[in-house]
Amino acid sequence: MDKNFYITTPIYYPSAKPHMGHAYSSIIADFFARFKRINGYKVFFLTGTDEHGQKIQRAAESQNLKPKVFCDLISKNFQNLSKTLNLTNDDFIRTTEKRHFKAVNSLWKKLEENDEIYLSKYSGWYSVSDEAFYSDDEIEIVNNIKLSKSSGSKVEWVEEESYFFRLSKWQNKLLDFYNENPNFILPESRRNEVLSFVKSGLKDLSISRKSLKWGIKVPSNENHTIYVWLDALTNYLSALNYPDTSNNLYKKFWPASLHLIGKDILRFHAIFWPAFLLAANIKPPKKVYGHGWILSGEEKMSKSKGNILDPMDIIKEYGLDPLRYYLIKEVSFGNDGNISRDQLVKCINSDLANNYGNLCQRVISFLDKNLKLEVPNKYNLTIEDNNILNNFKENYNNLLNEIDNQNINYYINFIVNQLFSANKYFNDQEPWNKKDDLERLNTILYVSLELIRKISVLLYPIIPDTSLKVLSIFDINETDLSYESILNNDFLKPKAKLKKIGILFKKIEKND
RNA sequence: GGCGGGGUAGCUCAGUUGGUUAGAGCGCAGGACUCAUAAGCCUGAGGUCAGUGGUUCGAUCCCACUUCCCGCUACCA
Repeated sequence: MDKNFYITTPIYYPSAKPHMGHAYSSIIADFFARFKRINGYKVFFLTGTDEHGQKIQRAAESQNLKPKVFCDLISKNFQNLSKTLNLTNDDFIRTTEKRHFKAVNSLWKKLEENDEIYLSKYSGWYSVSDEAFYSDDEIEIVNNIKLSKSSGSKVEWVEEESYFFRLSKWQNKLLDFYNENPNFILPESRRNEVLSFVKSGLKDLSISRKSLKWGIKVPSNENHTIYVWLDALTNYLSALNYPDTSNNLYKKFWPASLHLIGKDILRFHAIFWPAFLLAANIKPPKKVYGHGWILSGEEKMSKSKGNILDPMDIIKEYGLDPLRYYLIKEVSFGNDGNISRDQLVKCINSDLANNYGNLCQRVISFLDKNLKLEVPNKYNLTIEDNNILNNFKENYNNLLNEIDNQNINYYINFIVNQLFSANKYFNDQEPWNKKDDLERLNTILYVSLELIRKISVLLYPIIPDTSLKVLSIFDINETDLSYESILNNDFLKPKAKLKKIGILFKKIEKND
């Protein structure tokens, strides 16, 4: 079995500051990276910034900065975001780096060599004020003047020399590829969209611009700049040192296991990207998952509505792990999700403080007051003891499968159920009434500690800081962590000293 | 317009390859307990599973129609 796992976030366009959507993609990707690592995989987790294009060029000019200098500044915002989110990314790629330039150059040449590129003319109805091209059915004629239907602005016929990629030729091969790889595009609804789009017919794709200056030049023609998407998508290869396909990174990690993206950039990843790669004799990635958007209330977040929840602000106010937990638990993965302060607070209080935090607190505190602060001895296990401990064993493979299908809600729901069970177990066993039966008392506490340990291992990909803090009670650190260890019911060694930790999550009082 | 997805408890969402009392969490009400962050546990209230019609012994799940919402319908990304 393939024990290598290559996961990517989109590379972010840094012209605006990081928002909740960026944070979401990154956190989900980090979840998978961390889970795979504790499950024994060699993981390569990549994120980065997409720094070419007109918007960046203009923004730089407006500040009287050279584009590269400007990019160095704004890319920092996203590098900082990665740190703030506690991402375990192995690399951070920037499209203005030399290694990326080399990769794009080579890919272009390879496509040219394979006769997948030709020079022609791009033409269409162009609106100067909208800076956009429109197709025939997007324009209307009013008083003999051609206007854009959507914006109402004047359009004129423009022709520009451009290189084209022979996308049309790949239509059937793509359809074959989708058929042979039914999980290539997920979720299924997105796959349907892509299939119907490709079936409706693909036109050749313009992949260079004469007007664009800030970007990578076409190798054989300095007058042209490579289309930003061909440029950007190649980042997934450049981080593995493509075109050097004999180096270790490339050999181990290509094709990518999972490109995690927002649904808005599905087409580029699910159609153009595999087509470019197939045309260059490179294997396409194994899976592209288009997740939903994070909304605030019923509406998309917008400045004018004043309903923007800035991830940095939220983290400052409530902490990182609560945000990670919330986004992973409360958003139905694949669909759009809502975030609000109100829901976040409820989630922190009930799940993290009352359920998980309090479980740890009541068990450790009980040990501290009634036994020694060390792992108790374990005596005969009752049916209840065995049942609750073996829940993990029974669901071990199941959880692996669900993760491989990106069913992260299943995974976290399993954890929450175990938390309820553990609290119920402690309640039902009433250790406070067992002070005259020390063997039973010890056993109850042993089992409770094992439950806390197992649950905390499972929580590691979701709330890593907190999980590690709890595991530090048992002197388990990050490098020792393994998913497999939840199978073990005798992991903790009696007499081992336990560390005391404070309150994990403070409850948040409601203001209103 | 075409294609696709959806409307399930006050809220956020699961689920049903058609079959006895439709699920979870939060919120709400009541109870027993006390180790714990007034946390945890138990019980309960609350749903004509969008509407109408059809297929069927039986539909929330299949079909048709109606209505509402959302996505895709290529080169800003």
